[in-house]
Amino acid sequence: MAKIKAAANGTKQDAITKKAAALFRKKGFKATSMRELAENIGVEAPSLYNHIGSKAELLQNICFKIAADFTHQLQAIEESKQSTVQKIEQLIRFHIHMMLQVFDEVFVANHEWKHLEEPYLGNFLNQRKLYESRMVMLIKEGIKNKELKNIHPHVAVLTILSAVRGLEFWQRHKKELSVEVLENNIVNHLLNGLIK
Amino acid sequence: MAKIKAAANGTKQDAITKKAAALFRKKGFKATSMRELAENIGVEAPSLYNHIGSKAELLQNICFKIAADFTHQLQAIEESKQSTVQKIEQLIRFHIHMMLQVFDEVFVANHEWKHLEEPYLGNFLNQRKLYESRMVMLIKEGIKNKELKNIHPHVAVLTILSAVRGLEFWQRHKKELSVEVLENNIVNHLLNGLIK
DNA sequence: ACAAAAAACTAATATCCGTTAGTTTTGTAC
DNA sequence: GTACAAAACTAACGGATATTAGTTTTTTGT
Repeated sequence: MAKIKAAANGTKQDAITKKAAALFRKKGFKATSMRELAENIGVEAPSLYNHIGSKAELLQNICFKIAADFTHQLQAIEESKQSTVQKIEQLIRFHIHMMLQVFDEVFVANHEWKHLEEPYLGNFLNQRKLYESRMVMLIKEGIKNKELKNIHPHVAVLTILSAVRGLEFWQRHKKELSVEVLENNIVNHLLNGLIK
Repeated sequence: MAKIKAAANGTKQDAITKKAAALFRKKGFKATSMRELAENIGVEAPSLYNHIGSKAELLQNICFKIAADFTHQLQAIEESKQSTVQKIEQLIRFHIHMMLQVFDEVFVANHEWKHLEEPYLGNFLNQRKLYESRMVMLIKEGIKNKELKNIHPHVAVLTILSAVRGLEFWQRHKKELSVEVLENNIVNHLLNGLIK
């Protein structure tokens, strides 16, 4: 009866994936049923399969799209001509922007990846590991440059990556202060703990 | 056939809850079946119900036990005679210790609480909110004292709480460096971003 | 050794899950 | 307006889920 309405620019599959991300984020992948997703869109569950392959595929698309976005941005930053501190700052700001602009998708990639099936699970974890190690190299470069204190690079990376996730909790308090204040506070907090 | 063996000090319910925490952490609450939990213990699923009330109750016990531990420790720190910076440092170190010593339970309380049912869900979220606001007061106290920079207190709290969760990822690299180095790196990173 | 209590077992129930098959309705192009 | 394609629908399947009921085995206390 009710047709699935595709967003102005995007296929119907995109519209379903977007709604799936919102539900997977709020309730978790396993706790979200296809019937529930369908109801949220205004359609019966089997109708979804005219547009998508499977529930598992929805999760794959969400996770790998986000992983690609982060990887491409890291690539661009690595190749840019800036001081190491500036590179790290720019990367932190990118993480914050992603959290604010595609919150549901980033959240799902961060928390629901464990429900990916092989070979996607292994592939995803490899990408994560590679991303982390490229960040570690960035920190090491900063220490060598004497731009950064002699901290443990891997610990610093994990601290930064986790701290930025704090924005998950911030969704509740969004209206309390501007994005700029929020972003600058986090960047300063994390960078001041690193810089010499 | 196989009996559930209680740990040296603790009931059989405790043994089941401990194993449940490990599985809930690794696979998620919804993705962990009672049959799987039973198999892991070496017993048939219905036998579990001689010792526990329900699957939901297991999650409740895990979440509220951890919440109580954190609340009690915060209480003790608040009442102690120390500088504000020392209080914050001690609290960060407590979070790190909890992550290292009861990792499964803390992880579940952090990530699987959304599967609590009312009224437990509301109760749990209230406790979290209260905990956060008491940490905010601690930071405000430090700013008033001029021990801390004029940062945004709530942002600082969420940054700290999230950063400490970075230890979740650290479980994989545990043997690479000592707990002391790890702990001191994190504490310094977070405190140096705050202190004047 | 024997009675009582604890805790295991098997069998079964109702419910929910993702997905498929088959059919009907809706939208599109000439 | 009529044919074709897209996308909705209903009905249903096989399998997994938490949990209950009822029974048997094991442990405990004397």
